[in-house]
Amino acid sequence: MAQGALPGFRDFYPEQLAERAYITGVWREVMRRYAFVEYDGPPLEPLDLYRRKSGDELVGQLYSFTDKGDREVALRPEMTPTFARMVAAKANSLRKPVRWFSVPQLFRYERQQKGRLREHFQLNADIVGEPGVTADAELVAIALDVMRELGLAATDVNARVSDRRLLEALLLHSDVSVDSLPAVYAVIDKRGREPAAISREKLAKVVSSGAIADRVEAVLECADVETLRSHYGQVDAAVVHIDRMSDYLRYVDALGFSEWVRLDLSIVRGLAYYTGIVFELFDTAGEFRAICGGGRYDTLLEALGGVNLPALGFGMGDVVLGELLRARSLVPDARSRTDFWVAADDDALMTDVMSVASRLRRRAKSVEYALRPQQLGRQLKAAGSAGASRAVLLKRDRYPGGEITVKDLRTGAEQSLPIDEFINSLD
RNA sequence: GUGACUGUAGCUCAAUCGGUUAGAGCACCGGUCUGUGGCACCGGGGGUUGCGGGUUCAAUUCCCGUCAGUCACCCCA
Repeated sequence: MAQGALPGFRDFYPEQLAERAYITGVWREVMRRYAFVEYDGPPLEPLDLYRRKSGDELVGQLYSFTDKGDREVALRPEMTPTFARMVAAKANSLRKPVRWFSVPQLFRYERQQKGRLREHFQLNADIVGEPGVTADAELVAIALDVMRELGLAATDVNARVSDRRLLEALLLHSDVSVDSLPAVYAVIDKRGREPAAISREKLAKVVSSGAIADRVEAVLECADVETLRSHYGQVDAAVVHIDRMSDYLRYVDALGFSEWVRLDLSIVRGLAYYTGIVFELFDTAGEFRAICGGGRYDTLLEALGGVNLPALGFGMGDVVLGELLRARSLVPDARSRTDFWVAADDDALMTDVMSVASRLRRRAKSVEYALRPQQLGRQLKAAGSAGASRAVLLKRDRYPGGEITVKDLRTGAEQSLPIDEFINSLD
């Protein structure tokens, strides 16, 4: 067997590329509706760009190597550091808020599994310069609008939203110690991916008290703002965060996505740079990995680029999304859109076939014809399997008089008319 | 990086207990068809059974290694 693509990398045959182009096309269309502009950066970056943000622990998962100039480099694993650098470099001259998006191909070095390869395409959308929660609502609306545009409904996909600050306030109110917070987050993050009893056990161990674990479970079970208010409305440290969540959900409602959004305080995004409202998109059947994740990272631009600007964004990959769309039969048929197949019933008409094809192409039509002389029957067969919608037939006893026959390959209907009239009838 | 399972034609699969020249459908190409496609019939190309080694008179079949795929763990940008 011939050498295939490297492990975790994909060959995109026309059928697969059509699916990818469909998804990225929807991404770009939705971003246009939200008045975002597209940017891009280098696929290869200095390794240090990622070391600074995440420390050495993540370096093991980077697709990194030493180049011929002895530079330590990495294929970009995410877009945010590049984005932060680009924004920081021109921060003063950019109109705020910055609304930019990108569709980079990203890389990681680890063993592939379902929904995770070594390479994928990801929609990145970021807003910079707006601290208000309206921006958070705008951001999640974008992600959900992509879902809707792809043919998915609120019954297929949900956004689960949380706020680290709110969760922290409620955990501290539940007598979780500050020191144990990171461990508690780790257990919470795992919840749902393992049996409830095991999570409960781990939780009790981490907070070193069954009573506290019960209180933490109670916090996590709050699924709407009303419940939060009735249970924790008197907690001073939490009120401001509950109010903010309440505003956020009102704005999401105004943007038309309230039924897609669920409050879920157990959403703890992996990397620690999120500072505010965070969200993840999941299929409601729980069949796939997270489709999309994002949130507010107000301090990251300062850490990476040295400018103090609030920011938020999300990433949405093509791999899980493609799996979901295929499972729901929502990938449009990728048949070629050949408009015309030109055929003749005489080999001597070869140059006439070519010149008719040329005239059609000048009218912006997609045109194919048999590159070698063939029987008319075979030409029509080829036209059918190419997916052409119509055939233009040149007949040896009619074409010299300027007449052609247009055949609809779906209905079989034919119409004969002068070639010039036909060409002029096209847009 | 760790573990489990799986590798036969482009795809989906078959091949008795280890036994002759590894088969079929689909797809592709051609013929019937000096002239209007999809149908039908006939034919053709295509295989180092992932790769390497071992056991055996004999390996697609049994054993070991390796590579790849799938799934899970780790981790999640």
